[in-house]
Amino acid sequence: MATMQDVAHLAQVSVSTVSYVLTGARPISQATRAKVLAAMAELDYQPNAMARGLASRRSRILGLLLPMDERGLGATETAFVTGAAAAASAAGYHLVLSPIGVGDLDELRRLASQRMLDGALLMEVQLRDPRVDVLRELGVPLVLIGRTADTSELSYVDIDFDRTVEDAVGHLVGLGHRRIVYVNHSAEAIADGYGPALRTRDAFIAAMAGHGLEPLMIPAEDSAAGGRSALATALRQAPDLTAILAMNENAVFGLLGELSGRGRRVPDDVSVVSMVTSPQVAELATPALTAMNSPGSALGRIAIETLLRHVDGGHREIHQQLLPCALQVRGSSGPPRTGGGSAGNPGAGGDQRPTPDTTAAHRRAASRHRA
Amino acid sequence: MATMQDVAHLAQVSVSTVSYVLTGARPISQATRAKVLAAMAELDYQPNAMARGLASRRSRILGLLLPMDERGLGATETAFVTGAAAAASAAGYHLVLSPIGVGDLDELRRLASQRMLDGALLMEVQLRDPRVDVLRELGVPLVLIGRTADTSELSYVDIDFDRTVEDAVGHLVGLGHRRIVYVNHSAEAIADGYGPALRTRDAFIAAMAGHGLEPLMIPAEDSAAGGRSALATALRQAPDLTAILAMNENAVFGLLGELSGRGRRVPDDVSVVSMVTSPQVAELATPALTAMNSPGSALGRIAIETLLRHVDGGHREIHQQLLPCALQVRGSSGPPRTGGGSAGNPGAGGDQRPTPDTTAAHRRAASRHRA
DNA sequence: CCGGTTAGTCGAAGCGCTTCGACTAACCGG
DNA sequence: CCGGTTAGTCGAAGCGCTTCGACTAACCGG
Repeated sequence: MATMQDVAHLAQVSVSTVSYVLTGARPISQATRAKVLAAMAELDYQPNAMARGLASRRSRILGLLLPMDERGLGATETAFVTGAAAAASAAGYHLVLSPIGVGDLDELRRLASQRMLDGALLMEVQLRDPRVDVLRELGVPLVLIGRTADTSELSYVDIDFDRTVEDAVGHLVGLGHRRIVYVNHSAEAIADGYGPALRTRDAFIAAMAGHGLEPLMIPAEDSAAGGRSALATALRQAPDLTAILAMNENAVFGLLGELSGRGRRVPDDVSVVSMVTSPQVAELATPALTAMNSPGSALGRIAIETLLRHVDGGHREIHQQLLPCALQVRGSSGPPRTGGGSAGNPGAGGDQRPTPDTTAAHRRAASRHRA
Repeated sequence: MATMQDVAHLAQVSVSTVSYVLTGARPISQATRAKVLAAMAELDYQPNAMARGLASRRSRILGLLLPMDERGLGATETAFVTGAAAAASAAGYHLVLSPIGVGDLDELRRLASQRMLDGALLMEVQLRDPRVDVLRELGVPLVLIGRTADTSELSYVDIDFDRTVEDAVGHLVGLGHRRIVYVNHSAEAIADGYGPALRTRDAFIAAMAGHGLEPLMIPAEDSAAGGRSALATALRQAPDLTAILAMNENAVFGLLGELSGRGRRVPDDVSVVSMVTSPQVAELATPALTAMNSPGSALGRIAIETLLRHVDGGHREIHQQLLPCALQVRGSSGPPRTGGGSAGNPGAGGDQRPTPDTTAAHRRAASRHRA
């Protein structure tokens, strides 16, 4: 492995000159630069990251703190990550993903105080996120993807939940729906102060009020089972519902299955709109989900660019930006059957009907018959 | 930020003694060790990762090369990742994920020749994977999660596809199925030499032959739409099919939707078994999928332990291991309605059948009682 | 024509560790 | 009792870069 020494010898210049060619810290003549670059190419030289890091006190590594639970990464998060990685790479930085959540503070403290990170991007931010305190205390620049409760002095990029919910509700109201239920994240997430859950809750209440409608929100566990029981609750509390707005990518599948199981067709009996959803996931469902498209890679890119401004430039020039999700209408939303009235009684003519539009319809066929 | 100098002063020993306490490279007396540790604690000392890396020519960073396409990371891959991260952290290493696929060779070359990686784990391995060549050339130890075609001199941990397919087919044959279709990854993946696609294809052919049955394989795009059209193809080529074995986590959802759309019930008319699937995903479907459980975090942990043996110890002691996926029966598989015959007309009396032997049984309690 | 900038280059110091050789004191077998 | 190990510690060199101060030569305005 060639060192900068070797390059300097071959190019017949000093080591510092080679360094200046690389960093641009001082001007170098065209002729010298050419000699040095030729030598580098000939030796297939690559600077040693550790030596550079030690001397410059910059690792050129950015951390993406990405809690991973057993559910995996959705297409939405993945798009953030790839957008961020591409932007970092383009700027000559390495982006490393660390599966560090609010529970792994020690690992974070290690990473940061070992000076391994020039900056960090935080995902899955809580309203009170201790990772922020750790990083600040250790002087590591950071940018949130999401928002804490107190965002003063913090840069963030987040989804514009207010507008996204407003647009989603607007879509449904425009179709003629009046009785709309919002299936949010879990009660636990709400209690824990998970931002998206709280912000969408408030936005939903506001949006419904704006249309003179009464809001009903049901929390749901982030699983198919959670979606099923949320639907049961929803139908109990609002038997006349004609539309559901759902936050939770996993729950929405259970929700669709349960709707089908109860003989409610989508979108004929009940319209379903999914929030912050990637096209790939929306297409998984049958029928494909009308959804609020997540901003995807742009969010990651903007976050990295903001972070690099903090790392390179002076600190204080905070950047706070919200990106909306665009409505994409697919098969799961349509006008209510009766003008805002109740859904047809379940069980009537369940199996003569044309194919149900859900994967799960067959399961409950029996119960339906006898109901 | 305290340095090793500061610790040495405070403990009244030399810098090298502090270093030996940390690395264990030479014996240190109990008394001295205690003094040093106390000084470290008092100063909240953390070794500088860059300095340590430069001096020891070891970054203590392991790379997990994890191509990310727009589909995101499934629960299965996520379990690998978290298993690997935990094992690395326990050994005092940092695991960094880099979204580097076979197309990002330049980024990989940069990372490796900058001496940033002590070793690498490769995911989504192709039969001919150029990342292997790059890493070998640069002398970076590596372990595959998956397998290339030529595995001589290579350590790997992979799923035992032969046995997994054999068990899955065995389950279906045991239930009485004779006409079983295998829905594989896409034709493109097969043409590209994607290992899991080829190995399961061959294993399926062998397993069916072992039962004296004729194998039929249909490739499917990795999407709901791909699953739908695969089902159409399957029914055209084998109208009498009673069971489907599916490789592709996304396609399986489209497949279920299309089955339902065509009035075929699962599992009454058609049994569905999903390969290499996490419980979380299996539960998303309605009915929950009988699946071959992916080995999850164990695979990641074993891979890291193997890699660390290469990094720490001498090179040559290759480790090759296959882990099977255990069958987990849920609601999507059951005996064929008529003994291996054609699927009955959809819609007829699905509720008299006995309960399938599955974890999801309770969900059908209602039907059972009335049977 | 001359003093003050500026462009361009060099050498040395230093980033914060690890590791090597050397030294001392204690220990131990014959 | 004595030469050879071993445990324990130190100081210095060195890992491969960046950065600072210094120097030279070219340039430039009055």
